[in-house]
This record gives sequence, C-alpha cells and structure tokens, in this order.
Amino acid sequence: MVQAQTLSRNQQIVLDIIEKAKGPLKAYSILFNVQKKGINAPQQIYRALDKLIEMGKIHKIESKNAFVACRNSDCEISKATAFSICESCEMVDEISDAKLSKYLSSFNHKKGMKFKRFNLEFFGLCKKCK
Amino acid sequence: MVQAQTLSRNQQIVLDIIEKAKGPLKAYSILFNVQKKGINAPQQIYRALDKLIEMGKIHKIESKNAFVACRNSDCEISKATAFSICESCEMVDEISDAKLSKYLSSFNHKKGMKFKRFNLEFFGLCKKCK
DNA sequence: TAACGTTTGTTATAATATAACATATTTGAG
DNA sequence: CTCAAATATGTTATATTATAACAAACGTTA
Repeated sequence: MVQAQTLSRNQQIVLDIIEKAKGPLKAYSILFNVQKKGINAPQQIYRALDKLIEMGKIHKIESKNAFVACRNSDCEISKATAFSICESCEMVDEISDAKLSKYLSSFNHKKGMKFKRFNLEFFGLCKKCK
Repeated sequence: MVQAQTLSRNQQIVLDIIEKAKGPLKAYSILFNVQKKGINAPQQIYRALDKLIEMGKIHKIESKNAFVACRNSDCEISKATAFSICESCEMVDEISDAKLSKYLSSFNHKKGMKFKRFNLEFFGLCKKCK
C-alpha cells in the first residue's frame, strides 16, 4: 500500500528539492544536488521519484523528462493532470481548472475504452517570453 | 522550410516501417529493423523522425518514447494531438474528435499564456484488455 | 555552375532509466 | 513484544534514449 503521510528520508530530500525549485527538475540534476546528503546513485533518485509520483506529491512532465511538485489538490493522485509549458523559458505551470478537468475526466473514447487517467500538456510562450 | 511532399530516402524508409507497425515503435527498434537497408546509426533514425514529426507524418507518444503514424488530418502539423493508450497491451490509438480538439484549441490559460499546441494522453484499458 | 540548404554517413558521447542483489529499517498481525 | 512481511536503502553494473560534431554528397535554383 502507498503510505499516506510519512515520507522516507530519501523521499523527503528529493521532494524538498523539487518543491523549492522554480521550474521542473531533471533526475540527474536532482542527483547532483543531493550528493552532499549522501545520495550517490541514480536508482536512489528514481526510486524516490516513483514513490512521490504514486503519492501524487510530484508529477512528471513527459515532454521534458522532468519533475515538478504538485500544487493542485484537484488532480488527486495524478489522475488528471494538465500543464502549461513555455517553449522559450521552459517554465511549467500546473493548470487547475475544474471545468477542464471535469470535461476530460468524463471524456469517453468512441471505441469503448474507459479512461482512468489523462495527462495534458499545452505549449506556447509565457507572458514574459511573448 | 519544411518540404511539402517528397520524402528523402531515409525518411521514407522510417515512415514505411512506422506506418506498417501495429503499435508505437521505439527509435532503436526502428534502427534494428532498417540495418539491412544500410542505416546503421541512431542519428540517421532520429533525424528522419524529427523531420517526419515536423511534417506531421508521425507523432511522438511522450509517455512511451515511441512513435506512431498520423492517421488524422485534423491535427494539422501536430498542433493538436490526443491519444488513447492501453496500460496493459500498450496499444495506442489516435483520437480524432473535432469537439475535443476545438475545445482544447480554444482553451486559454488564466495566466495569460496563449497556446500554440497541445498534446493529450489518455490511459486506461482497451476493450481487449478489460 | 556556383552557392546554399538539406540530407547522409560516421564516430563518439551524453542523458535518461532500469536490473539485480545485498542489507537495513519499519510496520503490523499474532 | 516479536518475528515475518513489506518497504526502503545502498551499490555496481548496464540498458535505453538521444545528441554533438564533423565531413561528404546531393539537389535545388539563381
């Protein structure tokens, strides 16, 4: 079972770094940042990332192979995620829009497939880069 | 400029394989399949894939690092893509739903970002795997 | 036909991710 | 409490995905 509250040492270390970051972090950049804390191997990072994703504490931005903290209670355990991604400065913003989320969560494919989960990535230029 | 019609030799070889495939193909699996045709290096595959994506002939399934042929004229040069992905058998189906596409294409983020493009991936179990 | 852009070929390497195994720690049922 | 099961850790090695850099060939088209 996925634990509800408590994070293990490594999980907490990794989550702290991701939460403090201004943008999405890559696994190896997290690794380089925690080597002073005694974490030396990619496996240790990837294991923590996997658990944090399961718990819904972070999300993976698939198009960037990078990770951001979840700022959105609506996506409850990452069943319904949407992001806005700037193609210039790489900024990523989690979209929390109840209508959008509802619309997509209830979307059903014609071919009879029932969806459990979706991930949506929007791309453009953010205010600053426009 | 992106060429309109003609594909180069390598581009055609790569596209043929992707179009014939039943499911998404990974870059290195494409590579192994074309070594008999004199293509030996990953670069050759990735270059062809990049151009085919630009031309809208194929799409990348970001969550799988794999590539599928475009079956949908609606997504015109990959500005608006949506896929249905089976978590069991790995089947990928391109969704072409005008309403969905229109809804998302006109979606505007509250924070003032104007989107140029989106990619949506739905996950679940397909008919067979259900 | 010369200049430019595009494609190709090639070698090397970077970046991302998992396998496999041994040990330690935590948790919960009895 | 206590021991068995589940979870987490540490570690080495390796697999997978992707790009850098450079030289040569090809194909437009002015």
